[in-house]
Amino acid sequence: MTAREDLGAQFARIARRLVALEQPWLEKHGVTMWEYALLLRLRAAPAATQLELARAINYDKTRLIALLDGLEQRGLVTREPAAGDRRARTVKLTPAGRAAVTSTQREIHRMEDGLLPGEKRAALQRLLDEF
Amino acid sequence: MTAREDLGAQFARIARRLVALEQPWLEKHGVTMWEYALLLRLRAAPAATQLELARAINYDKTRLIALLDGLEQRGLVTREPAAGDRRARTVKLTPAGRAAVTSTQREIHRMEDGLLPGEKRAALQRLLDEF
DNA sequence: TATTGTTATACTCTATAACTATA
DNA sequence: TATAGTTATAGAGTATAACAATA
Repeated sequence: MTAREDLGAQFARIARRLVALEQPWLEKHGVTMWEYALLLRLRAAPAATQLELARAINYDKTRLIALLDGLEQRGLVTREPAAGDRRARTVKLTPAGRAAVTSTQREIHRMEDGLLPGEKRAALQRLLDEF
Repeated sequence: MTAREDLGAQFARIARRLVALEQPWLEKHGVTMWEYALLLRLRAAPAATQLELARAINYDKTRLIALLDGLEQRGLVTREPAAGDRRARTVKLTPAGRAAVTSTQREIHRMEDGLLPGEKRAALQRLLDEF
């Protein structure tokens, strides 16, 4: 019998490898992993508040400020005063932001398709959705 | 069609969750994740040099010192002058170290078995071994 | 009194450089 | 000249505390 590897270790090892493979594409498009995660989340839906956005991507609200500052300066997201609450600010993707995240993801998906056949990948992801 | 999640993000998310589930058991046994990874590696085989050990668990050689200091003080590992090279030191598990890693892993495996049936887990791990 | 966004601060983790003793 | 172990230092990443504006 071969030694049973811990699930956490196995998943972490594979995740590290996949993230490393994504890295060159993120760099090519000039975004960090956290920025990419944030843009992906905003593409799904605008964030009513920054706090909600921070929670959604599992990021610290105080670190989110600098992240948003950078993305806003580069014209990828906008911060607007929220409708009902003057303390809060809605965060939205700009057209440029939407284009950036979409083209980045397209290349990352292409990279993944080179790793394993599309059918196998889809089956694996369906299986992992149970978690 | 549902949005296709990036593989890296999916694996990282699951890995984070699994590591969080391991955490209470590691704390109960008084070891950090890195210490646990190191002990697991030593149980498989003693390390001829500290450098080899650092590389094996993907850890920085300069940080390894403090990790080994702690484990040695607690009597879980030993550092002995290497046979052929007076610069190097072999690192071995003590009986206490072996007992610690084994009992820790037993509980972690039990936790995993509560997550999903043994057969499914084994099948999943065989599938992931392709990576 | 609590919450949103923000800044400042402290802390942890990780990487780099340099030293010593050997080879 | 290069390598194993080590120490000190710097840097990135992360968490904590506190503040102003608003609820």
